[in-house]
Amino acid sequence: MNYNFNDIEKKWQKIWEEKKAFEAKNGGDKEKYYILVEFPYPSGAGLHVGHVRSYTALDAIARLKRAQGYNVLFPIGWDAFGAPAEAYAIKNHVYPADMVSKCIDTFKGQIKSLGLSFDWSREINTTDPNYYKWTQWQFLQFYKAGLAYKAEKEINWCNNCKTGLSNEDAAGGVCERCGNPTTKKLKNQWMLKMSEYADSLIEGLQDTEFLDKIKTAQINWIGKSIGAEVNFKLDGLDEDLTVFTTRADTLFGVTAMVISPEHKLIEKYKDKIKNIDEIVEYQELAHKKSEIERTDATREKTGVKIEGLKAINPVNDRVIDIWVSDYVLASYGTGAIMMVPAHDERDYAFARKFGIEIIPVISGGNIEEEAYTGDGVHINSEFLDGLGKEEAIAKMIEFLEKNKAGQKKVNYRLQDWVFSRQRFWGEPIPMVYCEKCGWEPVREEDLPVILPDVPSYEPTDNGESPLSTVEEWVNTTCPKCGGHAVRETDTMPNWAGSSWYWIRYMDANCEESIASKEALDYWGQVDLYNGGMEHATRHLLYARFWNQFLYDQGLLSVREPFKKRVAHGMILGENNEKMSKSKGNVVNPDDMVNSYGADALRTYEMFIGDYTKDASWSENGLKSCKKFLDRIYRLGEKLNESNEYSKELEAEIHKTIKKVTEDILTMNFNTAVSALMILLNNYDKQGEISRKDYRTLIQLLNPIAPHVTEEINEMYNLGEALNESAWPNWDAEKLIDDTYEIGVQVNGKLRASILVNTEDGEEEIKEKAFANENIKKYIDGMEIVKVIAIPKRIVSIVIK
RNA sequence: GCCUCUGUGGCGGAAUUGGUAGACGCGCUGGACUCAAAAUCCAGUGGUAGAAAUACCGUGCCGGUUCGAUUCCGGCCAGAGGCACCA
Repeated sequence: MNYNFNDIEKKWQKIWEEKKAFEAKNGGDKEKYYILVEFPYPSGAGLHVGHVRSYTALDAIARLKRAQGYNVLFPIGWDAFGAPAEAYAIKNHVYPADMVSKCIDTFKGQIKSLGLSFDWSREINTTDPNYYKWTQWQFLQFYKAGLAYKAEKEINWCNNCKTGLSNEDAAGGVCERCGNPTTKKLKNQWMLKMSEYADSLIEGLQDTEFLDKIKTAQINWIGKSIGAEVNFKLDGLDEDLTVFTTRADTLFGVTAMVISPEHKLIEKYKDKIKNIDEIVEYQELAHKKSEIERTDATREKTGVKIEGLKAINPVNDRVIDIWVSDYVLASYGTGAIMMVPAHDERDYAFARKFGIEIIPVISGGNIEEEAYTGDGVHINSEFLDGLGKEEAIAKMIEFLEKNKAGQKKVNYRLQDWVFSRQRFWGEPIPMVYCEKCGWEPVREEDLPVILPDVPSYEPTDNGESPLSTVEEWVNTTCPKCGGHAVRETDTMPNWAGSSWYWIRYMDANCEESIASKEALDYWGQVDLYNGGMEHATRHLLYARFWNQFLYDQGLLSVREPFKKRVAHGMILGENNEKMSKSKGNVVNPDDMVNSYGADALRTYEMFIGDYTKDASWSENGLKSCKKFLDRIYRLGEKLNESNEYSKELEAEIHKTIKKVTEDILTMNFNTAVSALMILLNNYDKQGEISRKDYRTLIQLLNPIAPHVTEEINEMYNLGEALNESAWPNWDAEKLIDDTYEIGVQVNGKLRASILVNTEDGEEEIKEKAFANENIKKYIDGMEIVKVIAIPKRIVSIVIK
């Protein structure tokens, strides 16, 4: 018996589309459930089998939840600003939007061929002016709340992409777009005050069910550290040099100060610095280095002593030297440190190299050999002598605050979000500059600021956005005074559109606001959000920040956007390596759908292994899943007329309903498929099966293989369409078998397996165990020390 | 260096309030059907010994707790990911 799976799949996809079967309603009696997959970047490469894995997984949950009576929102859209479309435009001299729309068509066709139950009425596209109008509008809200500001700042710069980058986009000192090392560049940038939300972003994690590793990654990225700021007076000047330290207790061990090459003190007192030429030379050298070179901890320390400036230690009035070194980062703390070589490895290395005094203030270790960073009793520290680390820190901060020489201070690694990009393919930042009024926001009624076409999409060498060349677009009038003004020509980062897209899905076609209040209140929060681990400290942090801001503005009813975040593992090539064109191990989902069908592909990707772990592709594995579906299809030949469960199968069926339901909802898809295979094996052993046996099996399989199951259901007229039917229930009483096998151990080794009755107590089980021939052999003539019998688990006999 | 996590057959992987390790599938071997092949079906399949019953070994390594440890504890080793000259 053969069937044409391609025809069947197309048939059901058409039926679902015509019936608008998966469109969610904003409101109603049903409980809501919002399932989100990260919207894809519609690149020219087309859909990846990795997309199929996560989309199918969440689709299975969506279908099951609908059958359980939930109002499920499961939307999809396109994150289409950013590098790939722009790179294509530069190469081929075409407007990126044309390319994007072609790619979207391809993706859409591929996604539809998989039978995913997305609500297409809510499809969005970040490059659509109707969408980015609201991205721009939200930027204006940040601006009005004082959280968007323009500042001249040392930022990460990619020389290859010719654009500034946020810290998140330059993690590890490499450009996230092209992978080249980044350098620092002083630039006037729009910034979002994400640092103001540092604590809130840590605390908010408590209200989420993110994986621990995601929470940890975010907490590490935010990098909260509690310490103190200490003010060192500059000798003979009315000026403080302020440092941040987590070890205020070591202040008596300070033997020098170190400032970063970018520190503003250098410029301010350049006339007083006798060796200014040498310092400037060092600054220039540091500037040329890439971020990776500069932050390489194994590199030998370099630095220059500033001649002409000295600092005074507030605890003992000692006059000490000030050095410049690039091991001190401008971006962290105050860009300056107090040097305690006895108790800090980096300071120790620096002091050793330049012959700076080393004063131990904590006993322990051997300062002849290395800095002692451990805890111990304080020495050489006057009022701290005899105290341990924590007490000494508290006492020192008390002293500093009393003497106005410093205070307790919390510092974060998290910086404000650099929000300007000098690239063409992004949302224009809706700000204009007027000579008279300064920076003014575009009036909300004038949004969207449409991205114009440009003669050249290439980034420019002068660090300006390509938009700056479009004079008729750049020149405009000031919204405040009506005079001449110029538009901001930088664009937003490609994370902007994805920082609120789940909100837009709630009411995708709303024209009055980002989404109606009713829709926002109804859907509230995403219940389940799936995406890759690579977004743990970028998209996920930006999105949470953005949501918290909108909540604080009274626009949203929930502070945290995502209740639960899960991450899927990668699908590797058949050779166990990451799929890539150069390795020639890329599997095209279209080919798989054509050869084996969407249902087989979906089933295989659910069966391939632990959903959260990487798995290697195997076409044989896919074939076996096709075989599994064929066997399910052929079961129809065994159908009898009964509408009750077959007695021989009933217990097994109830067990399987329970297992499959729980496994899909807890994302153990591989064992759900396995349970269905076991059930099928049982069906196959029967001479005939009932209509109800069959119907339940295909219902359970339907979330994973929706087409063939609907087809079988219709062909044998087993009941109403599966996507409109209620999920089957299991009966807890039917789960219990009359008898079961239990293992018998003698001195911890398994010696037999015996059949006992379910209602047998300890005594009956023991009796049966002792009656077993093999057990008799072992215990014959031995002293029985102890017998443990636990029904449903084990019998354990200890002999001597 | 610090923080997370992982380690089970030839392969993907099951099984943890501690209770018969290897479910399910791939691959492989043998068989049935066929002129033959494909497809399908049946049987076997952790290692060693044995015709078999069965015995010994076996969940990265070394110890510990326990009647019993893949699971809990201590110490290693290997791999993956995150952070890292962050004061």
